[in-house]
Amino acid sequence: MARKRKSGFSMEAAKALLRGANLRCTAARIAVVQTLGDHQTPLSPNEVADELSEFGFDKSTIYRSLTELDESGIVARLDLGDAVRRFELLPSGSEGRSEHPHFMCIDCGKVMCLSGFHVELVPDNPKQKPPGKMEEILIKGHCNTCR
Amino acid sequence: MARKRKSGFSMEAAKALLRGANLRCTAARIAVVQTLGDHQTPLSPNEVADELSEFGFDKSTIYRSLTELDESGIVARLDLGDAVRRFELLPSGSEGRSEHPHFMCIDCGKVMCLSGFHVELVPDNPKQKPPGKMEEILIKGHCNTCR
DNA sequence: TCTCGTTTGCAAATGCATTGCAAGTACGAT
DNA sequence: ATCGTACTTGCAATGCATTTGCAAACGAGA
Repeated sequence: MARKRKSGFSMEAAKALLRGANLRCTAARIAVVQTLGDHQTPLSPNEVADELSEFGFDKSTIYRSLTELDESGIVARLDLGDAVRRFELLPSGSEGRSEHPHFMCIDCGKVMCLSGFHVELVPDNPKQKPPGKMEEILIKGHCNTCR
Repeated sequence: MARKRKSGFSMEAAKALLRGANLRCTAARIAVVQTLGDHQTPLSPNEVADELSEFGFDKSTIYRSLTELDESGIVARLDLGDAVRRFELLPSGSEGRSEHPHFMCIDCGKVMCLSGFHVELVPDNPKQKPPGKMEEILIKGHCNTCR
């Protein structure tokens, strides 16, 4: 690796995550983990690639890294419906799924993590059974600045 | 039009919807409206095209029709995150947005309309402000048959 | 029926994501 | 510290959903 990434997320922490998942510590994977760790919103593969553009990683490498990290439960993959995938680093201990709901603004496209909120699915008629086990919740709407 | 579509959704009703939106009543658009009207789950452009394959409409025509119907508020477009768009016919009066939440099974991919349910976003701490005005809600999880 | 603006089919193009393969690299064994 | 091998990467080609340009076909008011 020619240059070093400036990151609030330490390289050692990134390596530890990778080793814990039995993934080799390569420059690309470490950089991807650090990039995700430096953001509090989910990032798309393109956004990750842009942040790391100075290193010249191939885009397919970024895609592969993100996919592997997702499969290892280190990051969660969010499909927010705009044909772009986003990934966020998970806190250790979470079972591979993002535990908070997400909000996406229809107007500006910004994605927010709704940490500190939970969602209740309320039947209008008490007899109605829920459709299954909820795992991931996405809310779309107009954010407070776009409203 | 060479053949006629067998549909529970009458051609007259479809035409009325189109006229009300100032869209010309073409064979393709009528067929698309009827197809959506015959299903209680949202359909992807491919599913619509498959149902109408015997008529030979071009896929781009289906896409264009669906887009126009969406823009006119006759149907709602759902972005459920699997890179496939889905469309559902809206009940008259709804303001161009689907009014019920949707549930998508992570395992089998099936999409269900949660008519008769509403969603409450509950802050864990009463001081927290909601992120914006909710317009569309998608829940992913394991459906009752896949669980 | 005629006319004109709208719509369609076709083919090519776009954009995100995936894949095959040869060259390069990490890391446990030596 | 070095080696060997399995894992990774870059590159180019491919896949899939969707979009677009354009000429031909069509709907609907005059």
